Amino acid sequence: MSDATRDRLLATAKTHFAERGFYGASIAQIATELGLTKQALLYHFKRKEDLYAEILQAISERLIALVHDTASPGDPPERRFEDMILGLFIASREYPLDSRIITRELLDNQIRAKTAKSWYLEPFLEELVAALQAVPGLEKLPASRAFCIVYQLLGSIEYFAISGTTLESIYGASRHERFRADFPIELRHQIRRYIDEARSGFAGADY
Amino acid sequence: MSDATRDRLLATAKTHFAERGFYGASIAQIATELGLTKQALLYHFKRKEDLYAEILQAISERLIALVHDTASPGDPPERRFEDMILGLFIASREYPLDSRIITRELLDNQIRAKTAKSWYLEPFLEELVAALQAVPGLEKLPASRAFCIVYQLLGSIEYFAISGTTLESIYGASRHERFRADFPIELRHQIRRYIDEARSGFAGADY
DNA sequence: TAGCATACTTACCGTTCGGTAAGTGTCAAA
DNA sequence: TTTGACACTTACCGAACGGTAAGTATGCTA
Repeated sequence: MSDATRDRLLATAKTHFAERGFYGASIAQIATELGLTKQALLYHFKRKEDLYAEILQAISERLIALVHDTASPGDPPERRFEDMILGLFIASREYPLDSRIITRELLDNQIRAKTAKSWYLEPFLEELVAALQAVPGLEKLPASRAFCIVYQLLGSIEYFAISGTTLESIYGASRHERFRADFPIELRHQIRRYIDEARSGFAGADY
Repeated sequence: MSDATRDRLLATAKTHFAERGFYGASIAQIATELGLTKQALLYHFKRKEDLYAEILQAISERLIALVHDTASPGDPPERRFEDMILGLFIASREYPLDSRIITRELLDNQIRAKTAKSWYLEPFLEELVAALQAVPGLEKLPASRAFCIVYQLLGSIEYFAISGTTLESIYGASRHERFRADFPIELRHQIRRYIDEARSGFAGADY
């Protein structure tokens, strides 16, 4: 199988898994959309589970690469952290299907954990927590507090990303577009405020 | 059907829908867990869809009641808003299944929208946006900015709520417990930062 | 005691699911 | 010219799905 066709199969499969979930998606439907039979798909990926695992794997790698690459090494830590978070937001717009799959995986984890190999959110989260703790004034921020901040920002981004269709149906396309424009502004304010507090010592005294 | 048995059926069904999603859950399995046959369930709720709709309906009503009731009418608006958001967090711990179902519904909306009636997130969101805009100094905060703040807080809460099993498997029960303790502390800080920032920055040319 | 609603059960329907087995056509290398 | 890997297809399989139809035990009401 050439890389091109492989990418094509994975891309189509991804849309199905993202929209319907692992159990809701069927390999027969994916194959039909690709102009193939179900068995042709099973020839390339022995089991449905394997096909899905490859998609998850690619997403994990992209996430880790993202937090690794978006921030410039020369920038001050607070700028680096901000770039990482805003990079996540931009990526969530660029790869909306990935956000859906990640969230579905969080939800299905309990059931699927038996059969599927657990996946690789940890290094990604660790990187973000470390980036926050690298900010001057936050060196001694407890790991659990740093984690909460990171996860709150991440949750804001991902939850908004998966809400696209619902918000559009409630508020209409144009107002949803304004939300999407304003969202990173509020996100940036939140990050900067946090770092300012840390600098001025408020946060430190509070802990 | 008595209210008690009705509640019992809905409660068991809810766990299945929350853990496996609408398509992943099967009425036969739900019935078996209840000690009934599939047809007994279908006797009380004509279709699987109807059973699910009742669960969604109850969740919607609880959410709206929550934002209505948690904040004390006499308190200042900023306190009321803070109480609402923290009330949501507490509720997300008390009813973790509801968070799962809400998030699943956001994800499945695109597919299910054809068959299912759309549901009632809007009044709940409107109430929160109005509560934020009632804060002194934020009366003229644009609705779309207020919405972003509300949705970021909501996303933080719900995303954390559905991540329980995953976080526990990554970090272990004890560290997860610390996250759960620290989370509302950071959440409260986050709320106050949003309000402070909106107040001080709103007049600025930044917007 | 007859009638009737309630709360089920058993039996069955057609469809779809993931997955296996075996066959077919193509095409490049030996 | 044969071999054999590759990329499929057709033909199945058993299991599970949601849903319908028809029958049955129970218990209240007229």
